[in-house]
Amino acid sequence: MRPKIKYENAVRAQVLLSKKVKVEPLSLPKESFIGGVDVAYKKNVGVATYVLTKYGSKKLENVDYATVDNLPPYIPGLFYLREAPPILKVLSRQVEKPHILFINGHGLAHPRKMGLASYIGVVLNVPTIGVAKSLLYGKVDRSIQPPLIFVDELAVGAVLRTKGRGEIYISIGHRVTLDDAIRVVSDNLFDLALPAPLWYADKLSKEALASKIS
DNA sequence: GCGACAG
DNA sequence: ATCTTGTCGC
Repeated sequence: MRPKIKYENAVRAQVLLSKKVKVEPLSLPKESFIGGVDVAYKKNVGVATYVLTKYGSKKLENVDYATVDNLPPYIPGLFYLREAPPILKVLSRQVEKPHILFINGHGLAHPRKMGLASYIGVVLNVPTIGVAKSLLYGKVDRSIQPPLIFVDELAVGAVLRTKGRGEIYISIGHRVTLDDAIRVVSDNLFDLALPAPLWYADKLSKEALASKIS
């Protein structure tokens, strides 16, 4: 049994970790690889899928999976308690870190500036960008193009248009600037509803879950 | 107290 | 996220 975590302690951990987030320019090699992770669930069992694509390509380069049992329930603002364990497990299996990692969820667009994307970035010291399908926290200024997400008077994210689902909400995770986040996501969106690595991770997670557990 | 609330 | 029929549109 996983020990029960008190809400207050989980929040305190976020406040402490949020001070470790770095917002700095991202430097990518000419040939760089982007990682994407997503988790599909069946009750409290989560299957995390990690995929790699080459920057600017929607070709699938590599895939790996990890399953974690006894996950705690989803609580808005504390998504990391449920989703980080399977993500950290599948990433721990990788020999090489990606140059940039896309995470399903928010980064700094969070009540404590510590969404799942920032959490994973800080814990693994890897550049991350949060990509979500809806807004959790922050104010959107739609008089700008693209619309920007503000938290505490600071622009931490943006709203990007996609083909399928309409809009996605991206935000700084760790070790990237907002301009980096907008550019890297845009360069890997193609005609998909999510940037390529996350589009694959989302699809493959559900397939893996369906074939493993039924 | 009331409403909002990533996946 | 997941559950889950019929229905609207290209």
